[in-house]
Amino acid sequence: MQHTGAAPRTDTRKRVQQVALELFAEQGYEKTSLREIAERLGVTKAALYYHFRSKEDIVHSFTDDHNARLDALIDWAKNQPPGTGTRREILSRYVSTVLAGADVFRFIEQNRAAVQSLEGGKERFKLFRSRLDALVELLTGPDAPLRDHVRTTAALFATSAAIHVAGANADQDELHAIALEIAIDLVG
Amino acid sequence: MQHTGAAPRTDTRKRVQQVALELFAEQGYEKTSLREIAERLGVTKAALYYHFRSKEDIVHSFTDDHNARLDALIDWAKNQPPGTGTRREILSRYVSTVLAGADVFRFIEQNRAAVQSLEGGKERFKLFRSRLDALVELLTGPDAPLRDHVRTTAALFATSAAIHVAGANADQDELHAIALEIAIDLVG
DNA sequence: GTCTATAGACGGATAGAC
DNA sequence: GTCTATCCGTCTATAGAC
Repeated sequence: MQHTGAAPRTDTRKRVQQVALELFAEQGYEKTSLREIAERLGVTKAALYYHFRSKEDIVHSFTDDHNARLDALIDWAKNQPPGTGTRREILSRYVSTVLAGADVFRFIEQNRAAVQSLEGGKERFKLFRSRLDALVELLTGPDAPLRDHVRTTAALFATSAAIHVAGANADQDELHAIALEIAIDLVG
Repeated sequence: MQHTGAAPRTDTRKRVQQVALELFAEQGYEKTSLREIAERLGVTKAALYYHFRSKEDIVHSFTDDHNARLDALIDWAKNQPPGTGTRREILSRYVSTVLAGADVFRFIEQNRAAVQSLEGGKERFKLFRSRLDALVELLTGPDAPLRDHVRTTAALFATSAAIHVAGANADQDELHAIALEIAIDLVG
């Protein structure tokens, strides 16, 4: 019941995303050409253009989700009553969100300038920096002193540290616990 | 006693470095062309090639110092007796070193993938990541548990947070105090 | 859905005059 | 020390056959 010839390869789109994410994080977005991605997949550049309209479009295909989750978290946080409990819940959700998209997050951190140029040019999204600053603002309240801003930013950076240290194999729950503990240590 | 005509412009090399550092950090290394740098300075591309052998050479002209300082810190740290006092001294020197080269540091963070490609290709330096990991190793000791690695990495990231939050105007001493306080909170 | 072929633009780098 | 002019490579993206 099996036909001869090459398989239909209906999952090419996802394979492109996987390879692109890997190469972009490793070598950088600009330095990675579509030719290189195509070669690694055993297809041609033109094939990529069947699945994606442009190189930027590949990036958006895996950053859209991640950005939407962060925006949802920010919106949710805005409508919560201030207090220690809320603050810890925000931190916990932030850690979970970032860890869940660790691959995408790694890519963004390795290519901050490039990603900001993409998103900034089209005004399609708030910048990565704006999102982080928005969360810091919500966690500290307005007119907080410099020390609070830095400590809260460092609290969020703790998840970056966890991703930086962890290999692909690490236990998500353990990383969550470690990152959250640090964050709470810093924002009190 | 003043002559007519254009000034000799003997400081072009430094002006190139300033503009390049600014544009690289803002738009990204790859996206910034030599044409753009030259235009902003009111000279031509060819003029840049009198002062620098290549685009990469411009980068090295301001990362060499910064990397050398970090390597010196690592070497010094290797020869210190272990203990709380040494650990805090390492952290303090790290914060000072990074804050002193904040502009360069910002550039590196905005272009991690691009910078690693440059340095990795020539094996001229240890990678940025290697340097950070080396310091973490010295601060935690060998075979430390995951939690210690993450906390120590987060301690070093605190300086990144300080730079991220601070504008160009911020008080260096205040930032130093804040970043060091966080680092000590995390490594105990 | 994938291919070949190519357009069209732009980048880094060099040669040589002034 | 800066200029004009140009070479050559690579890249993104498209047209059109299969």
